[in-house]
Amino acid sequence: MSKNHENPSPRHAKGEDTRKKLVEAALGSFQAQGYRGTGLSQLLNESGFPRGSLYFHFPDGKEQLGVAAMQLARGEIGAGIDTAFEAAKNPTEALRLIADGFAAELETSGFARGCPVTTVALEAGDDTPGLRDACAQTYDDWIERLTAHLKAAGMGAARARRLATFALSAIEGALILARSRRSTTPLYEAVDELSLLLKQGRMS
Amino acid sequence: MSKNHENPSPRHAKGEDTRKKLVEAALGSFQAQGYRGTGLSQLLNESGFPRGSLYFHFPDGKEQLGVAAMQLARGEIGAGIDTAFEAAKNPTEALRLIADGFAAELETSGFARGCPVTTVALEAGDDTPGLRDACAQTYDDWIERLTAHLKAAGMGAARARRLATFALSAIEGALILARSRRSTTPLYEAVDELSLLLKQGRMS
DNA sequence: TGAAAAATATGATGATCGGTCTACATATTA
DNA sequence: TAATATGTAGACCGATCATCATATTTTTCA
Repeated sequence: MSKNHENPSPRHAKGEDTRKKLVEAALGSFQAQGYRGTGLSQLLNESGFPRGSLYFHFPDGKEQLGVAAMQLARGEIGAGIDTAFEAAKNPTEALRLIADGFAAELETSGFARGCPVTTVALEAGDDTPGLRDACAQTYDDWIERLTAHLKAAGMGAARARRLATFALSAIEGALILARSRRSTTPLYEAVDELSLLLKQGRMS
Repeated sequence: MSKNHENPSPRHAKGEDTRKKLVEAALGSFQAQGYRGTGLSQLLNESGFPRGSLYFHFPDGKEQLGVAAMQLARGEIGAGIDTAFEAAKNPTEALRLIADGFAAELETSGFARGCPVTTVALEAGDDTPGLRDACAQTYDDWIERLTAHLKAAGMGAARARRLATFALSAIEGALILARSRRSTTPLYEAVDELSLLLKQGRMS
């Protein structure tokens, strides 16, 4: 429980900075090696911070760090979704832009980094309820954004939500196959199939 | 170099039996808690075998056990796919039967057990290459079976393979969302959307 | 049958690494 | 200066996977 510095001014200097770097390092490692596959020691070695700093910023330990990492991913990829839909002429093109982002991540990492949330979500069980919830909220947020964009493109509310959920399913699944097979093909094929569904609703 | 035990002659009663129980216990725990989330001690407690027995049957340790578990999953779910397509009148119905199987698994486990392979696949990196390969082969096997069934239903070869890959992507992704959200809805919605795609190819 | 050989079972042991915690040092700010 | 925020270092205990020497069972075949 940190004090309420009444002024959330752009100050927030040193402390927030190391916290941020810690979370970024955590997200990167979790994405590539999973939550349990990433040791705190490794994280601290990579980021150069001492052990105690972590427990100052995250008194509840690893799980709290994991939650923060998921929230970071939620914001980053959420922003990516918004950007894609703003830059694209239609939903199909937006999905392709989103796939481009994931494909780049896969390729530059030798197919080690897929969706940062999925990797963690499947490891989060009853022993880490906070982490599990953070992952669920992240998925919900992304679906929400996708739904909003599809509605903005003229799709009915119910259909938009359904397709948004399905699109996320398909892309998440394709990311897994792509990683496993070391090829971005499943990802782009998934987008192609999704675009057929969009066309079917007269909304290429 | 260990002896070549490759030959599963129908005799080998005792030995093969404990080996089998070990693999089954492993698959169950990996499915619910992941590969790294499952300790060997826990596995041995549950199955009642002593530590040494494990290392007799799996001299290469945990990873070898993981590979065997993935092969078991490949066979079990692969058979489920075949059974579904044999029992169903058309591919759409077959997909629904497959979804029923996963849904039952999810619900009876309190949404702890999704796809046993995906959970492990995302944890398998360069440090466990054998495990990673076993997962990849499993996905390939399932896609192969799906492709064969779609072709048998009259679909062109290229389209069949594409749709098979996409169907697996969508279902795997939906399983993740279903688990995260503690609802089988995403799974059945995914099947519905897939059936639209099948219809589009005049092949409900 | 019976004894040698192979297969299998057993649990104590060790080296390593995991996350957590505590005590102290320094920096920042009031 | 005093008080708080942050950085630093390392000890702790438990859990992890792997190894080994030794029992026990099963198979082989003279």
